[in-house]
Amino acid sequence: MSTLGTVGIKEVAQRAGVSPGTVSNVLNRPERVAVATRARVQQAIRELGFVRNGSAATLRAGQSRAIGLVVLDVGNPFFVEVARGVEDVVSDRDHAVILCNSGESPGREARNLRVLAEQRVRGVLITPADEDLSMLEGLRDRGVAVVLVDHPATGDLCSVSVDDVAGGDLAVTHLLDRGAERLAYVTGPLGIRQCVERRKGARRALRNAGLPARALEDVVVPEMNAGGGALAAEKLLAGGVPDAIFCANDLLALGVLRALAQAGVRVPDDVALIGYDDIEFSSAAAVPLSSIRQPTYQLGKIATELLLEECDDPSGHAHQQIMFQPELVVRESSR
Amino acid sequence: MSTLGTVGIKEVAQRAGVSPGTVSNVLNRPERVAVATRARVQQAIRELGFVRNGSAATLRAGQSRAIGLVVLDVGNPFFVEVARGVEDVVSDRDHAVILCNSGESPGREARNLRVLAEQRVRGVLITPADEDLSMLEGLRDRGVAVVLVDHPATGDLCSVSVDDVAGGDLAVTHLLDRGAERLAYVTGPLGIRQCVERRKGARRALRNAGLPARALEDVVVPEMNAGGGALAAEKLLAGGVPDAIFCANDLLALGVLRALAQAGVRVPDDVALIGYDDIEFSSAAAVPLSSIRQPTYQLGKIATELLLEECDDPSGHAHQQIMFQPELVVRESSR
DNA sequence: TTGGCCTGTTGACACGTTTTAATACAGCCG
DNA sequence: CGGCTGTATTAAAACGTGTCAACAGGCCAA
Repeated sequence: MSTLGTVGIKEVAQRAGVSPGTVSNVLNRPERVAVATRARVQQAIRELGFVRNGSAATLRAGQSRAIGLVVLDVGNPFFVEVARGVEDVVSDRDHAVILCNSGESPGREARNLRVLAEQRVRGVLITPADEDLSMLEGLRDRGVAVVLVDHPATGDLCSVSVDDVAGGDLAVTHLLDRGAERLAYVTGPLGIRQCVERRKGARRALRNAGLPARALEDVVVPEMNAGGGALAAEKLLAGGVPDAIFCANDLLALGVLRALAQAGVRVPDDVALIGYDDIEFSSAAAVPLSSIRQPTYQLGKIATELLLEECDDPSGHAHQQIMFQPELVVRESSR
Repeated sequence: MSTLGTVGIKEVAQRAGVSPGTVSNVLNRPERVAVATRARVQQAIRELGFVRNGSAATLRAGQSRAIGLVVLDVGNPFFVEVARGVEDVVSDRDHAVILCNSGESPGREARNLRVLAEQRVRGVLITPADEDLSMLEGLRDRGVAVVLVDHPATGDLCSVSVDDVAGGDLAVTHLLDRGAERLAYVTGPLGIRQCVERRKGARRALRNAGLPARALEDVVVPEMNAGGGALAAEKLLAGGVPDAIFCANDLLALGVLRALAQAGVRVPDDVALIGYDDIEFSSAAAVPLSSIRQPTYQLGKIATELLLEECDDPSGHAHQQIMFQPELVVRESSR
């Protein structure tokens, strides 16, 4: 039943009357061992409650059956959906996912990557916290496959992303169509690429409409969650509320929405509001939230397929940069 | 710079002019090695870009510096908040967390536990998917510390939980106070303990109010998310909408809320609604959601402290069962 | 000077598995 | 009967680190 200490491949071998090598074969290439022997070994495994020591296996094999996924914020449903796509692909190939949270901090990201490197993961899926990709290139040079998620690569890495400039354009063009003249852009730190790109798109929309760049005021907050949104709303209420607000993600928008409601500002009558990501909760918000939808699940799925492809054939692999187009979803908050 | 292949402790040792044992000491007990030597070794490590092979370290040490966290649903903000509590404690002690998702399925839970066992994690934090704890006791007998999260233990395991019976009572008592006479309980599979306990509390509240058990209709759906809530709402709309609805968690309640709104049923005028968990999105919902609040972050934090305590002193450790009390939060949906 | 102690360092082995080359054996054909 | 093929199994050599007993050398007290 439950032996204390450690029951290894040797004990199993002895019990089944075979050599350790055969037990290993049963575990890894069952087809190479005769049916009768195989059955005997499997029974011994069951009887002794043997579980293979993954560290030893990994050590010997030189690489593990795991991949790392480093996201900016596990609390953000966007990344949870990405993770779902990743896991669905990975578990089919019976690999494991080690999920890490960088919290948008390059320091924590670096720590996470070090752990993943120590674990000798086969590959890493990552949404980088800043533009410095040197550590990732270091990983790749060390033989760890890397795919950027929600971040376009420049050519020597694979990437799967969504056109954030187009998304920003889509959002602001919509707000302008609706008659807005004074706009605000609520965003996280401008070290985050998505924030910058979406702003770029927003400004492009402004230009196309013949409006000056100053028609769009930036409101930068340190964290891209509901708390950050509330903070941004405070700032806006203090400085005079604009016609329309574009938030760099839905969590910010939900925070803004709640804070505005508490202050008696009506959405969309007094101010139009649009978010980004189209997370599930947006449609159930106090005022259903307009948003920019991204193929989130697909992002995780495709990225993982690319990663595993690179793992399986590291030499004959051409890096690909895949970019999806986002989609405008109009709801009550900007009607 | 970036050597291909593998740079190990030996190369570092050679470069620094010391023995491999000394390098290992620098890594694990820096205080035992002279400052000058230590500096030389650390420089060699930097120059060669050495990263320690975690598998080898784990193999030799017999256990890793990681703990496993198995939750019912990573998509549920409740568990995300628990995970945050876990990670905050764990990263202070520079351990790592391996986050696994059972999706409420005992099968996936078993697979996850097997992977964790193979990885030789020091301990496991788990919200079990069913009442069969035999596999967990097996783990514990094998020397892996186990703490139950959001699930009370019977005595031979540690656990940190919240009084779900009290929570169910709180919710339904509130609905009854508000004048409800025909109630519905929207819940996930009754294999899940939380669902059963909360119903038990709900029925207790009914009894205390002198009402028959049939005043509370069970609506069971397969998944405890917004989709499940929508499904439940369909059933309710078909069978006649009650006065008040108690949902086993907030995701269900949000799903119910949205579906009712689409069908033209007003909350709280036509029907009162209350959820469970008090996730962040509940207060920002179309109709701000009443809910039962739990000390979610604390749950993760305390559970992890218990776990690490058990890891550090396995023999002189007395198992504890800690139970928190939940709290009623009244918002618009049941006013 | 000798003996003892403390601090730093070393060398060799062990951890549990995978893998490879070698071995045993049966069956088949010439 | 001998050589050959193919299958099933084995023995032994790694993989990269941690540990621990042993050892070197400097210092102080006797």
